[in-house]
Formats: sequence, C-alpha cells, structure tokens
Amino acid sequence: MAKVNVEDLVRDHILRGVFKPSTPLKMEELKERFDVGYSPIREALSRLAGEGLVLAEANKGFRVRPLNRADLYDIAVARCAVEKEALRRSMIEGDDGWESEIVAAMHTYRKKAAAAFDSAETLAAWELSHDRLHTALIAACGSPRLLDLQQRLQEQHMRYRRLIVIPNVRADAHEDEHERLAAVVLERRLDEAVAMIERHMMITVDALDAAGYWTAGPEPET
Amino acid sequence: MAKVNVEDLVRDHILRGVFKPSTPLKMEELKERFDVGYSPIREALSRLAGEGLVLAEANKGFRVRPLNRADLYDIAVARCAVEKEALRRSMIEGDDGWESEIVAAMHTYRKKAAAAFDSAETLAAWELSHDRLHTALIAACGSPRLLDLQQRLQEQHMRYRRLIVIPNVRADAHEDEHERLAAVVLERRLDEAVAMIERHMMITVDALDAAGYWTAGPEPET
DNA sequence: ATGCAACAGATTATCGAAAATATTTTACCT
DNA sequence: AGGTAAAATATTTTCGATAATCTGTTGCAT
Repeated sequence: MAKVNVEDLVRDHILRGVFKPSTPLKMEELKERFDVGYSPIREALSRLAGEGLVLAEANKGFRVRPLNRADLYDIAVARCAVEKEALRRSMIEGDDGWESEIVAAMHTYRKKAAAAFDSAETLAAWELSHDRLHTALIAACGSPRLLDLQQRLQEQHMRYRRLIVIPNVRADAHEDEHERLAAVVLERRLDEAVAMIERHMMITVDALDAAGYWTAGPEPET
Repeated sequence: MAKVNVEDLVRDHILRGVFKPSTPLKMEELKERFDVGYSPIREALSRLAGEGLVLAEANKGFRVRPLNRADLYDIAVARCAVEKEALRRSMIEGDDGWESEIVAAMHTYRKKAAAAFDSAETLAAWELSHDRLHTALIAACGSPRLLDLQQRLQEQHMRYRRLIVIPNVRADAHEDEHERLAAVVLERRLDEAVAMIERHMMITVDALDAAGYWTAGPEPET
C-alpha cells in the first residue's frame, strides 16, 4: 500500500466532512480504518489539535472540533490580523513574478467560479482556486509564519464555508469581490486593498447569520 | 512523583536553554531523563514542532529549533500582525477592568525592571512581568486565537531576547518604551499606540544587529 | 587513492499487549 | 422509586519489544 501520512488523512476526512463536527475520534476505529497502530494516530491527532481542527481532552480522547458562531467569528478576526499585515507587506515587496501569479490565479479562479455549481467536484475546485488566489495575493509578504498561519486559518474556515453555498459567485464577474480586490492589489492601492480584505473576511460570518444558521437548531456549544 | 506534563517539561528546558538550539533530542535520553516511555515523548515533541520550538525531520528525529536572524525577524513580523490587530481591538473594546489590569501589570513591571540585574532569578522575573504586560495590553481584544498566537510568539521570541541583555531598562522609568506605550494605550490614542507597538517589535532584532551577533560566529543556517 | 557495495551499529518509528482511567451496568439498601 | 456502591465493560494512554531506517565503516575492485 502507498505510504500515506495519517495526519493528512485525518485532516482530509475532517475537512471533507467525513468526520463530522463533535464526532469522537475513537482509537480503535481509526486504527482499523487507516490500518496503523496507536502511536501514529495519537501523534497525528495531537498535531491536529494544535492546529485547531481537533479537540483533545485528557483521558477522554479526541473529537472533531465543533462549529459555532463565536469560533467562526474568531477565525475571521485572526485572518483579518494575518492577511491585512501580509497583504500590506506583499503589496510593498511584490515584484513582477508576484503580479503574474496573481493574474494567473485570478484567471483560474474565474474559470472555476463559472463552473462552480455543476457538480460537487467543480465546487471543490472552485474552493481550491479561491484559497489559491488569496494565497497568491500575500505570497510576496516574505514571512513564512504569516503564510503558514493563513494556510491553517483557511483550512479552519473551509469547514464553515461549506455549511452554505456562499451566494458570492455572480454571473457578472465584476460583481465578484475578488475581481475588485485583485485589481486594487495590482494597482498597489494599499489602504483600499487592506480595507477591502478586512471586510472580505466577514463574508461567511454574515452569510451564515443572514441565513439564520445559528438560530435554526439548538446551538451545540461544547 | 508529581504528575507532570512532558510537553511543558521539554518546553521549559528549551526556553531555559537547558536544551540548546540545534541540539538533537534523542529518544533514549529524554526517556531516561523524564522517566517516561516513547509515546508521550513523541507526542510532546510533535506538538512542540507544531508550536515552532522544535524541528522534526522524518526518520531523523527531533532537534531544538536553531536560532538565526531570518527567523527572529519573522517572529517580529508575525508578532507585528498579531499584536497590532489585537491591540487595536483591545483599545476599542477594553473596559475599566482591562485598564486596571494594565496599571497593575505596569506597576509590577516597573518593580521587576528596577531589580532586573540583581540575579538570574530577578532577570527571569522581569522577563515574565514584561510578557505579562504585553498580554495585559491586548487582553480585551476578545479573540482567543490572537491571544494564543501572542503567547506562542512570545515564547519563541524569549529564546532570542535571552541572547543579549537588552539595554532597554533605564534608571529613569520614562525612558522605557513600555511606560510611554502603556500611557498611550490607556489614553486610547489608537494610531499612536499601534505605531509604537510596530516599532517595539523590532527592538530585539535591532539590538542583536547592533551587537553584531550574527556576524560574530559563522551563522548556522540549518 | 577513489568509488562503491555490503555489512554493522545506532537511532527512529511502529506495533500490540498491558496499565490506567472513564463509563455503564448491576445489586443493594433506605 | 431513588440513590449509592461495587462490579463489569469500554476506552484511552503508556510501555517496551520489534521493525524500519539511517549512518558510518570495512573491504574490494578499479
């Protein structure tokens, strides 16, 4: 069998929703499913706990981190801190290569967005191109830590974004916030870009609020 | 024997410099020293790797993360992103309780700073009060993630700060940047405070540069 | 001498049994 | 019935033996 990494495997399962929020991650079950011993599983879960996708309670094992509004809002706040600073630095330092990567990412994003609702696969492809675009924007920031933080926060955000089909993809491309954001970034209008990304971070929070998502069912806090 | 957590134990050893930068963390040795089996050690080291204090290489084990200028600078950049945003939110949301905590932290800091150079213990106490002050400033930001990130970045920063005795404690308290920073924060002069903390983040970078620290010996990059 | 392959020693990574801890069930008393 | 204690079961967590991998060394051919 191909050599696969348990951490990535579990992460994928969580992000794809195979392991649902709050689900206990039983040792026996994971051992069976991935065909590995206890040690690699515990190690992987420990790391994922540090990453924020998994919750660990002493002597009670691990479970998939639950979703709630407060946590989503917090992700947005943290992303705000990271992406604002990273974008600022990126727009100051970014060279021609950086610009062209943005143009390329934007092109892909447009294509994937157009076909987003054709199937589950094209939807996933759209999501991927979306995250890639955001990464491209800050790619020139020069800070490994900011890039890594963005990556992790994007992952955590993804689980929430998938709760609803975000009504953010318009037939008219110019209606899409990303079009305008990318344009402003490439024109190096720094303050405008930072302000835009700050608002942009709140889209999923607002969308779920507008849909009444958190009021519908009884909210599971734990 | 008291029930202790291996992760905290190893973290302390790294931060206190018992385990020096780049030192391989051998399983056998740690097993012996802490009197535990392999599993808890690997788990702890995995988490510490995610935290950034330890480096993990597949099939080559773990070692204490090395120190170099680029990494210190990156810590400063990340702290900049986190503390600027957190301070901003804290200054907007902070109530009377928050203010009084700052006054208290500042008082302690002043006392510890005055006695900082008496002994190794008082120096450590000063460091602790310093980090506590910074935490107090952003305590009202309302974001668990930003608070957690600050904590982790402070830890990572600590190893660098200890490389030199930072000539930042003046007999005249008003010369200390922290005095002015705390004052500006309490007066809610937002833009000034954010600008100050941004500069403040670079103190250790500049101090080590000024001391020629990185040019002295041959820099170990790996 | 130099390069390379096979061997030997050291170290990490994994496994599954055993110990520790939590949870559920049962039995008993008021 | 309601509540508590003890036993039984389920689950996590740790341990040390074993397997896998890396590193350095020897011996041999060029």
